[in-house]
Amino acid sequence: MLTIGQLAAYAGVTVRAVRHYHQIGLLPEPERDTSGYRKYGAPAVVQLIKIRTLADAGVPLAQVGRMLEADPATFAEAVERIDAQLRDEIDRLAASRRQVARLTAGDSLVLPPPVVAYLDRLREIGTSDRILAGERDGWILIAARWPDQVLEWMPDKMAQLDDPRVVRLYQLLSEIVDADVVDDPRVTEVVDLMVELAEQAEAAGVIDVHETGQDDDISFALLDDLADAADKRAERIRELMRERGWDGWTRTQRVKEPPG
Amino acid sequence: MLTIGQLAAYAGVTVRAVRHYHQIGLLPEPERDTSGYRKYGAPAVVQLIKIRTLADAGVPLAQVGRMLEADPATFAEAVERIDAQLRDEIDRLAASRRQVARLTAGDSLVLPPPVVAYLDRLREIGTSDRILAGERDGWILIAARWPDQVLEWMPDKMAQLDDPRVVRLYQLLSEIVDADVVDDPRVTEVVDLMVELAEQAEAAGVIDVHETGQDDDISFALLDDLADAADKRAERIRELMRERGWDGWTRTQRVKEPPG
DNA sequence: CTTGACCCTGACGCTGCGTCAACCCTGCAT
DNA sequence: ATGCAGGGTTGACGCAGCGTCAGGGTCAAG
Repeated sequence: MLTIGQLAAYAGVTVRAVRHYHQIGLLPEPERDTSGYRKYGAPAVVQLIKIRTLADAGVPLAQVGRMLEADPATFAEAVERIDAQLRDEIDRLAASRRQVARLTAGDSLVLPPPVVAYLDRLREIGTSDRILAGERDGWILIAARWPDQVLEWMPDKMAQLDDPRVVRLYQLLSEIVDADVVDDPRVTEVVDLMVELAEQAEAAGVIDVHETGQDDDISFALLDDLADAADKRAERIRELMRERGWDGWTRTQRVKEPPG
Repeated sequence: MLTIGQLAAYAGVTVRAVRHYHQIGLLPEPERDTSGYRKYGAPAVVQLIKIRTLADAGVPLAQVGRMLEADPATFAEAVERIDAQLRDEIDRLAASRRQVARLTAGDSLVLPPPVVAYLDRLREIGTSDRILAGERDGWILIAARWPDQVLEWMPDKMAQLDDPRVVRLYQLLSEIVDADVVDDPRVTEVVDLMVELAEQAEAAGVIDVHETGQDDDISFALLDDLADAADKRAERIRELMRERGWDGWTRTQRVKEPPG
């Protein structure tokens, strides 16, 4: 006769596990000796080994009981099911690993490589870390909303950085946030530049709208909100822009006529 | 400003998940509107997307917070750890699958192929299902205790079945259990056979002990117990065997002189 | 007689939410 | 004004498979 500890040792499991199997009815409660100790016979050992064999094979305990009583056909069917579940789980984890492999650097965390390249380019032209962080967050939102289109947009965005005025714009913005003074005179220059660029884009018929519909208004609002939340000078610039007839950080467009 | 539902939809998660992230402090609780509704800005969306990206990559939520604040070196280190854990988990599951693949039939459940072959052989010579079930359980115990040695023992065991007396023994035992009468006269014949075989083995110097030590006494006791538990005629046979000077079902040996 | 190694039951903890329950708010159609 | 659908709020239990206390009692040996 075995105590619970001996039984567990024989089958290579913990005492707690054996008690757990009792609780869920997988292993019948054995007789007790005078002092209340459980005492097990050989059949319990066999049963426990069977249980562990199935459990080690990845069978959920809830199904182990049924499987041990099943006829060969039902058994085979259950094995099939379990195997399919294991396959799925392995696939899921493998996908996770591929994801993890892409997390080597901070930037590539949530962003596709072309966007990371764009951010790197921004850094090269002297953009400050705070502006970069803001840009990164913005692109995170964009990549979440238009995961496919964003890849098409990147060549255009990248090309814009070849325009010295755009470079100047980012440098000005960097200086402004880094200086951190209340009424920075360079704000005016920024607004001039932005208006100039917007007007040129309008003339060329490219309003940075690409293929987004009205469903996306909320997304653009979020992007603008993001900029405003990042730095209060952003709000000031938007105000000045509105006075000049333009609205929106991300999707700059003509201010709609106020109704009435 | 977004409600919790809009936020969740934007990031592709459930409302419940968002609230969970609040609870565990992964996502800061936002402002409330006059009626107590949470209202979120763009930064929350970004944060939520970052969280999901790491979580989807298999990072435990408990580590996500730290990782999002970590410097690149610490981050890379953490990524390494996560990847190792994922590898382990995948290996575990793959091993499970290999196990599951071996579970096609009931017999091979816990037993290595040579033992299954032996059981098949037993069935062929006309052994009854109940005896077979007992044998199977016995071999389960043996395979659990001596997983390596059992493979060495099988050729001998298999060869024993070429002896007509052994075949006769199993057939007699089968008839006895199937008949299920109290004082089956065939029991005598069984005992005669067993004694004959034991004496022959003794003469040949092979006492079926192989390389087991005294630590294994408990295992043999279990095996004998298993037989006794399976059928009460087993006990009767053991008694008769003891009268003839032999003890033990599995490791038959001379009865030790009673002390005193 | 003490000590250490077991045994007992009962209960909480872990992961990442799903799923009620019971109630309040909002916006639209009637 | 009313009703209703479809949001939102907190609180709490449930899941798998045990690990891990807590607070006892028991056994074998020195």
